[in-house]
Amino acid sequence: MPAMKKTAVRGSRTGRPIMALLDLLGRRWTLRIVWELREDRSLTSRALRTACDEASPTIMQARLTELREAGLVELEPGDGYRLTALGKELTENFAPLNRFAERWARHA
Amino acid sequence: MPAMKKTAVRGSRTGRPIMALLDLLGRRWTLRIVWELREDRSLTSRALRTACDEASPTIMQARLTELREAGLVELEPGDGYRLTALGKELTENFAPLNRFAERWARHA
DNA sequence: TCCCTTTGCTACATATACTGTAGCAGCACG
DNA sequence: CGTGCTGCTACAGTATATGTAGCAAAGGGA
Repeated sequence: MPAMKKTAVRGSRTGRPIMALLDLLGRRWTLRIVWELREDRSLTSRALRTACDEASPTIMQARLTELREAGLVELEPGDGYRLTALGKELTENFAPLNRFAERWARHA
Repeated sequence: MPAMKKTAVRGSRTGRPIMALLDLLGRRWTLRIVWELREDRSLTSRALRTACDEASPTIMQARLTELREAGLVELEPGDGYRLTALGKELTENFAPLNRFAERWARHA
């Protein structure tokens, strides 16, 4: 039996939901994408790439697929990507995070 | 003038504080480390590695250094790593996130 | 003293994730 | 037809993470 790769372990860290969520959000651009779609914004894949400092389409599509499978983001044809109800719930947790960021910027 | 590398851009995304924070937290293991140190836990570097699925020491040290420079984590010699007051403030934003994770696990 | 253990931390080769550029098919507008 | 969008993909190159090993320093016996 071949040893399971670490990457697989990373994906199967589904024990505690918070771990799976942290795992998902702790990937490059994921938090940023969710942030850019806050407040009912809907952006096309290209507009989203532009908003995210011209991130490469490869990883952008990968993240969008992950977020869609996670039920946080959906694609409305002819409109663009936007948050699902569940995704909006997530961004509600970001409001305090934003306020914290302001305080954090004034260092410590 | 040589084109500035993307990595440099990523690091200099300091315009809006939330972007810098999202950039910091959106790196592998960063969210996880902060999570493991919640509720006044203090863990040695090795205990922290164990808690984080035996993450490699290389990246663990890199993340801990970043978090220390960000003023979110500190090292108490003879005790281990722990959150600063600012870091604890951050985890307060995680409590609702944890509750959200539970709902999210029951899918959508 | 010497040995053993643990601390934070580092080297380095390998594996994986991401970037940057190019380009695809599908659809709408004219 | 052509032009310009859309979502999405290929692929070579580069940045980043992994896994194993090991360092010096500090502490605790014996």
